[in-house]
Amino acid sequence: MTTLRDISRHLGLSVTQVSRALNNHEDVSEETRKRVHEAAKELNYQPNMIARRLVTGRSGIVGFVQPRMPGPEESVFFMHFLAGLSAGFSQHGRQFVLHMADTEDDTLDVYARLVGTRSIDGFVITEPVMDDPRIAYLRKNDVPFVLHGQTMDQPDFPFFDIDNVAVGYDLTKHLIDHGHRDIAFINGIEGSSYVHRREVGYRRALDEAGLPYRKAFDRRGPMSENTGLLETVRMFQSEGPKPTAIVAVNMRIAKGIFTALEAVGLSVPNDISLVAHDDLLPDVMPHKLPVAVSGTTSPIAESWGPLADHLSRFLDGAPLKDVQKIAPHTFIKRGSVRST
Amino acid sequence: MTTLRDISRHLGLSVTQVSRALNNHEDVSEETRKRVHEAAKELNYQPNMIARRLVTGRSGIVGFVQPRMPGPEESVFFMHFLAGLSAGFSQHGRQFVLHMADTEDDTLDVYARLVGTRSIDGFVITEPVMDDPRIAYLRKNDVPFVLHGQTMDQPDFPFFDIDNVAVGYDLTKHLIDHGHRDIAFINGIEGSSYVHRREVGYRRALDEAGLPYRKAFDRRGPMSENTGLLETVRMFQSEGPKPTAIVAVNMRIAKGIFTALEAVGLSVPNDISLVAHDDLLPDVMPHKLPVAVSGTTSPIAESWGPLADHLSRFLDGAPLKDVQKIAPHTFIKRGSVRST
DNA sequence: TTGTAGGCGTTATCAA
DNA sequence: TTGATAACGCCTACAA
Repeated sequence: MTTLRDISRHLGLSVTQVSRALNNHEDVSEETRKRVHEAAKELNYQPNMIARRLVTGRSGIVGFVQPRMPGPEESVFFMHFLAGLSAGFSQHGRQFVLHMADTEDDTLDVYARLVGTRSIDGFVITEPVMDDPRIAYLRKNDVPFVLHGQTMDQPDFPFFDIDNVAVGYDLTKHLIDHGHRDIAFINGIEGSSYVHRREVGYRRALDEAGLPYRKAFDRRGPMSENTGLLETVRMFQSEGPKPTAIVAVNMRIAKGIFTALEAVGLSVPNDISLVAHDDLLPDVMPHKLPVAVSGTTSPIAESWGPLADHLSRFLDGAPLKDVQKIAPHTFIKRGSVRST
Repeated sequence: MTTLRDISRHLGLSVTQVSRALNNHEDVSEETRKRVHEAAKELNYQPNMIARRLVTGRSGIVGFVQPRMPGPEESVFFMHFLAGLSAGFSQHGRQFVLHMADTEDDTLDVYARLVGTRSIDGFVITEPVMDDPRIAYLRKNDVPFVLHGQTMDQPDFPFFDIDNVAVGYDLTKHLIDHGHRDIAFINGIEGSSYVHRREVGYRRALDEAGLPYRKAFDRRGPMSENTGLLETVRMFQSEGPKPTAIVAVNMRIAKGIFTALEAVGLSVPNDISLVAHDDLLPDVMPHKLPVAVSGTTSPIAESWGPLADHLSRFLDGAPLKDVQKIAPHTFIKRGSVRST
């Protein structure tokens, strides 16, 4: 309950000077600064954030709006996501708020309310879709946000991402370099930005090698084991040409592919080569699959810190270029690819 | 960006009157009230929460401090918990904040900071232990909170709970009524308030029936399948008397008990009777176990709404008795108990 | 029924 | 280096 006023009276200084001293302004004598800090400690002073915010016009709160309840298989990941952002922002002295919207439809209303009441200074946006309406809304209203992902070539907002075009390209190119010409691609559901970008990389690699793009080899589904299983079975049970290699955009899908291949009597890497991208999620690890899977790697858990950092610093006035970053990924060879 | 001032100028009224009209005070003419509301809508007015908070001394934010990262098996439950509270509080126009503490040790510091900076109006506390330090701190500092559970007989704060003494009693009594005299009790880890209360109920039922309390039948462990498995095996592999019936304090433990009994060649209910409390969590359902398990039932998911409601209304000045509630539980007979 | 005045605690501006 | 003053937007006496 101690206020600046209490300290000022205690020391016979003006409130102004106390404020300046505590905020370590330049124009305060060293002695005063010291006395004030000591008094503050002694009186157990803690600034009233609400008052500070009224002056600065900022709430000190950043948030994430979750449009729906995460599914059971997502929830461990989501917890880590929350914990990572929470920790990241608290390092910057900000509070991170999770807001769960009730239905998918009114998500934008939630943003509008939080923005309108000046409750929240900025947002974290993840899993953008093409022409994401959240991004359009926030940009139009000049509300700061940081994006996990990329949706345009010259973003005018903070973001953090990996180079998903390169991921798609590298995975495909690795197979091409090992002589494969019939390469299937099992991707996430259309609409997501990163799904699109990985697809772009896949097609670019095919193009550069002069290989045809075949619709039948370009498969989609949710990022689950089931998708890998289902799409693989479909490919091998349908008429027409069969792939000699498969690109999976994540390890869950890769795991499903193994199950399917076993069912149709094919093995990795003898009959089919396989590469996949690894987010380094603990649920499916590439070396615990029947055959250790080669592929690109980038720990998604290392995104939370930079995301919090980028948004925080942007709110503090950092220039755009300092808060936009594409993190590198690596390619790890294991045993799932065979030359033809 | 519209403020009360804008509306007041727009209508030629005083800021005061506009404020009163918008807050539906009694002493405003119906016509003024209407005009003001219309103008507010037209100008898209939304109150600046920060300013309001400075006046009222309240932040409008309530929070939950999570002392550690929830384990993988807890995370689905935790998501529902967050979603439930989030939805519950937003119905009351409050923001619900999740705060993850980095280490268990500094949890109280997190509270102190949030309280000291007046960032948070009140807290949700769950899983209290005996003489919970969080409760002691918040009570000492007159910080409102709602407790999921009970720690004392005459709480002077809002809470919501089920009658865990009765749960322990009902489960045990059911077995006694079916002629069992050697009843084991597999409980959670000592320290938790509800673990203690269920134990009290167990012993009370034994007492009333004139049955001895046997240390060897009173087993503890985390609320997991593993506990049920481990403690059951231990009981049946040790010297001394064996129980004819077991009380499990939740369905996970019950599931583990089934596994153990199968391993030692006993079956439910022929060799052993079994009852358990069911929180109605989706992970282990009583009718999906090898034998449908009889026992007490109370959907824990129906706690989140009342918890949010109790804290909100308490913050709004509701009398204590309106925000303290013990929810009823039911007893459902299935097929896991046999008379002796 | 309405308006005036004061204050919540902090920071920024300007003058001393 | 310091202090007085105003302002942020709202709400609640008190007065008219």
